[in-house]
Amino acid sequence: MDARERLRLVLSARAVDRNRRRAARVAAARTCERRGSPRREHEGDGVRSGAAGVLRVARDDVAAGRRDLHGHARRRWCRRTGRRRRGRDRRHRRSAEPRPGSRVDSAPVTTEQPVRVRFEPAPSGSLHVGNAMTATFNWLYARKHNGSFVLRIADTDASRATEEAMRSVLEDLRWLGLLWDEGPDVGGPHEPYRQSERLELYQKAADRLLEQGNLYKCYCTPEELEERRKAAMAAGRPPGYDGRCRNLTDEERAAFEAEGRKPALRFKVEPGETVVHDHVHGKVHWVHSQIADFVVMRSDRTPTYLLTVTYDDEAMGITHIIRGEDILASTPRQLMIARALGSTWTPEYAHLPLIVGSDRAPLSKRHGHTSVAAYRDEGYLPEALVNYLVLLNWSIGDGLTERFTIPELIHAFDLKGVTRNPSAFDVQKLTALNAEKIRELDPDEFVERIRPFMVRAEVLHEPIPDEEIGVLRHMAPHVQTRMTKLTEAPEQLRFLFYEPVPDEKAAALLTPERAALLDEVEKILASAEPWNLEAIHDALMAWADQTGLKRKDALQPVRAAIAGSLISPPLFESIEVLGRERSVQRLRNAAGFARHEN
RNA sequence: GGUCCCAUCGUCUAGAGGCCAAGGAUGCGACCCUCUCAAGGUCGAGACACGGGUUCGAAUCCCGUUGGGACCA
Repeated sequence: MDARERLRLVLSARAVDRNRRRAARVAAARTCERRGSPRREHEGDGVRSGAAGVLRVARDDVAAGRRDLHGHARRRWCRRTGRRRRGRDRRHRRSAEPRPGSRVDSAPVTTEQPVRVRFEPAPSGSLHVGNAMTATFNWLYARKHNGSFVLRIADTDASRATEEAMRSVLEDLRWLGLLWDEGPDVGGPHEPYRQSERLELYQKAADRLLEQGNLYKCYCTPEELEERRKAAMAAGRPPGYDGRCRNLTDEERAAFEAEGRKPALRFKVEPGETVVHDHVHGKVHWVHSQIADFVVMRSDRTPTYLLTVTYDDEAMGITHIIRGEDILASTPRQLMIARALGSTWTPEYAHLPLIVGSDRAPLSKRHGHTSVAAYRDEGYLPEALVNYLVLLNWSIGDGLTERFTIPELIHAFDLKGVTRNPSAFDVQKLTALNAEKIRELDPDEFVERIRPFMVRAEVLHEPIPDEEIGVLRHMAPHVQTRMTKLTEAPEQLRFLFYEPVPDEKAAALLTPERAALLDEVEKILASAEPWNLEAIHDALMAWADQTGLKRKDALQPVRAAIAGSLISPPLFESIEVLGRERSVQRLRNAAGFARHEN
């Protein structure tokens, strides 16, 4: 009953979506039409009637019932399952009976259990933007469904995992605003959340699997494996483990032990097949004969990623595994481990496309910054980074909307909108988005955001006096439209706090013959009453007009005098904020400078 | 090498067999506005990887090729 209801809701939501899309298309068509006709008026009236037209078309289309909702729903499903398997999928869709034999199927049982997602960073320095994207998707999914976002630290590789590195990862996540419900610092019902503190659990699990016969001791050394792998490839055979130690006799084992060899524990892959239902890729299918036996415990008794991640995801009751596509291929092995552990746990999967560089190679240092911290230091807003990272691998589906606030993202986010192709990280687009977000900040917020950058550039010093905050606040709207990154704030605002030294272009304009102009402006400002924007504006505009010069030509030397540069925030506002005394002083100094040039 | 994933403007995407001579964003170019620079507005150039099929009709479905990527490592 309520399943049907839900279906109806979903279908109607899709209809709305589709209408919006169609409306956009119609609107676009009208634009083309307008383009075609030579000149048409674009004022309000036309736009409004255009909108009405859009509505009419969309509604008519629905009324005419040209769309078969159920047909669409089915096709959508197929599309998401990926092209190649389409034929097979139809047959096995959803209610398909599990095939006889050992078939592992990740198909989730529909339950009402609360959503639990996790993010598992390795604490190796600052968070990578790719990982940040994964974390963001998990976080959004948890927030959207009122679920829990679990943070688990993959620090079993002790060589790289320092306390310091872990702290900086946590700091990056916090900066992004991706706060977790359970994790190493906040605790939770499944402690501990650092895998280095769970080693015993993994070892026990491995021992159990060994007892059950799911694992066997493998005495091959890395060197031997490497050699045989090369040989196999040279001979055109698959390079996976050849199963040499799978059926050792007790004597052989004893012999290896006598040699002093320590065994790794390898998983015995049984024949069968695994189907993973992925929200992004649809059904992905593996035949076990293609999967080689894999190591679960190294010879030094440390667990491999395959074991730790599976054990913990199961133990922590993770319901949705949202992670990078690089691990898609290891999913069947994880499912095998889980089943061997006796679990019927069936999480849902979503494997996100990887972020690549401009040349489609994996994102690396040579493509520019790859760490979240670097973008923070460069003056990017966390909400811009989050918005951009989400955009990289997800779209709302209308083909139009790209800018979202965080609450909007939470509301709109949906695994269905995740895209499938690896996306190239484009700093230019991030920067554009950042600029838009900066413009949207209200002035007080803007001042708070630039504050550390002003201090770091030594333009201002903490504690910043209220008066200086006031100056920033006043100029905020004028510099916000002129900035793409917060790091640009100090250079744009410095002249309000320090007497500028004219840069090359400004100095070039401060010539002896222009000194008189500056004298005139100095007098005007000295007597401007009252001292407000309107009076300054009117007085200087009137003056500029009567100089006989173009306004621009008259005012640029003034700008050079006031700001020390030919590029600055609006001149009149700057003068107003600077105050009469300092403005007059600067004009006088500039005039002096001009007379002594040449 | 095997398995798996992916393929629409430079980049991110919309696209559910006919509303597509493919839409939006970003970047690029031009113009307008203008006290500079921005912002804003208008316009422009710019893509269905290739080859077969299926169909009255394919960016869309099927097969193959090519290219990129992941895992095995």
